[in-house]
Amino acid sequence: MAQHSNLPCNGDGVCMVCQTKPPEAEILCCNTCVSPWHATCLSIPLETLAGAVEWDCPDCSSASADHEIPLATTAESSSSNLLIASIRAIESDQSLTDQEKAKRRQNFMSGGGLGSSPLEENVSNNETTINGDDNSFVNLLDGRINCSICMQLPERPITTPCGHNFCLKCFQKWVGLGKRSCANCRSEIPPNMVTNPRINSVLAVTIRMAKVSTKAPGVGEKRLYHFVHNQNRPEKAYTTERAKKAGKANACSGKIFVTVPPDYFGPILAENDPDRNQGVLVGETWEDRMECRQWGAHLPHIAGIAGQADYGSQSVALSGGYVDDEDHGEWFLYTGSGGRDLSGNKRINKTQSSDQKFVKFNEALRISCKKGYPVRVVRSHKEKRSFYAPETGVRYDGVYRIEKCWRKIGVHGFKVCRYLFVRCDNVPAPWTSDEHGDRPRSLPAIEELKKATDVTERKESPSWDYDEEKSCWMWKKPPPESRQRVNDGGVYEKTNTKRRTQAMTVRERLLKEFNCLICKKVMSFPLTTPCAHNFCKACLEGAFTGQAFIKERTCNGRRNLRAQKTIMKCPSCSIDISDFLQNPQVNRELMGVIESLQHESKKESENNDPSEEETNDGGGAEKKLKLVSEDESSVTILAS
DNA sequence: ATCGCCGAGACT
DNA sequence: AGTCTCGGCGAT
Repeated sequence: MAQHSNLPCNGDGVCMVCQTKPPEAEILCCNTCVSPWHATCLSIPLETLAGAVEWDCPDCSSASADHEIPLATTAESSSSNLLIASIRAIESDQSLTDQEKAKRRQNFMSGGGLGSSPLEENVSNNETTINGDDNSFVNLLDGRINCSICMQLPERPITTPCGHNFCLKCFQKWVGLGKRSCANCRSEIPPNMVTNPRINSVLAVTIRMAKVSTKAPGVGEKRLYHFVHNQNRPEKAYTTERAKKAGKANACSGKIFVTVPPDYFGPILAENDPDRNQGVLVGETWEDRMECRQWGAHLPHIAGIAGQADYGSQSVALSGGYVDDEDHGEWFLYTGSGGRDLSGNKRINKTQSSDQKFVKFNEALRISCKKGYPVRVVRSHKEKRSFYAPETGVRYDGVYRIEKCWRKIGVHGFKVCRYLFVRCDNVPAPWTSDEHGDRPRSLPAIEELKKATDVTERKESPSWDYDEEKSCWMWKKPPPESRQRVNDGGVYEKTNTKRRTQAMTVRERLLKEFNCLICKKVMSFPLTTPCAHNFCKACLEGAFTGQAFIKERTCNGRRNLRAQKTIMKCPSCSIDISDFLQNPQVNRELMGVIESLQHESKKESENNDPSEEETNDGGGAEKKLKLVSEDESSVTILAS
């Protein structure tokens, strides 16, 4: 921990430790990230550096497997070298436990091929080989929204109440030095932000989108990122005013953090986890089904099966709802859905009252069985009869394959659909001490199969299977293509949205991300709260007009009680932001970007054919519509 | 432990 | 638009 007092020189060449501009002779240049360091301020004895031809800075040498640090990696490093290097780095990292090493290795082994290594991803993110017109977006962001410490586009951006942006890593290093003032303007950093900085996800998604749009199309495989357009949703699930008061009853789902479409099969990889860049790890536990949903492991918040009858099932939950279930960890017997009387206001019912059939979700599971798709499995603490269920919450246990399905008479006397799930994940199960993931195993003897009817077994070779050569589970056939509609920039729009947006330009999409959570329009004078929610200055202040920061209290109109601070809850997450509201500072960098985007949009719409229609309700598009109608009216005038 | 609200979300 | 769903809460 003490080693974290190491900081490089900033963009102006000023050492961030001693705050002076060191002479040439005292500057060390990192071999890996080529960032300059002030040698005399390093906590490493200078003698050990003397004569060193190749020197790696503390960031690159001690944390070479740590993908969080934005490194300006040298362009000549080939991806395969990086891959080997990163695997070696994981293996040799003394600070990691075996379990952590396994988790890191998951990124290389999760069947998506080796190209999805986060390290490689990071490199490509930092490539600035920009050509073509579209790259002006990244340039636009690049020039403006930079981390005030490393002067790069922030990785995992956070925004201080004084309106300055940082990489999470840089910020943590900064406060780790005991600094309690903004590295940019010296304003005080609130204590809760020091201990618990929140990612400004609007910035994160925006930067990501800009980067994705920059990637040259047609070169190699086009990688699609599915951004669910849900930035207006809360970090934490809730819905109605009542739900906020009474707890999470009827909670709506909160924001979806991962970039996989709802019909995505298999493990959720680091590349689909823009906030953390680690993917959904085996053993990851969430508080409840709502939170589990937010990480994409299992989307339905009540139903146990996710899937489509004509397509397949992506995930199941073991929650103890069916007494017929039988859990043996690496394999289990699952019961289909339906056949229970859900009349009245019950959503679930313990006892069967009719036969189950292979329709709907049950059919979806049968398709996954026939095709040999990997099915994600989550276990809930509500499954009391299972030895393998977590103590609390909902846990992701990896992918399983459905080897067989059939029908039998359930314990309540009605027919139920049954499925044999067998684990086939490259990462060991949370309950094992195995170092390696699953190996193909012979099927268990199932007593009830003797009396089973409608038995279905897989005829074709499975889509997800074990590769002896690579010794890992992987897609042997291409995974089923997502049927979700994705527009040209990879933004996944919900299929049931009433109005489908026309092809939006990247600029317009970016503008839409900058919507105020109150007025839903593009922010003017944007503020970022310490809880990382973004509003127009006027909107946020307007929400608390007439409220004094200090409440005078009286008792029965006679005796004065001690004055009390007014609680002012963030309109998005209900955290008290009264301190922030005393002196909220506009995020000037963000405002600059928004204004430039709006300016560009305006220019573009003036140049474009006005007959093109837009249905987007962002501020930029609004202006455009206005311009369009003006043009049309002028045309009418000319015609008449 | 059980029961009754609440009115989400996806499939059909 | 109707139907179905291995939730979550507070009250009992």
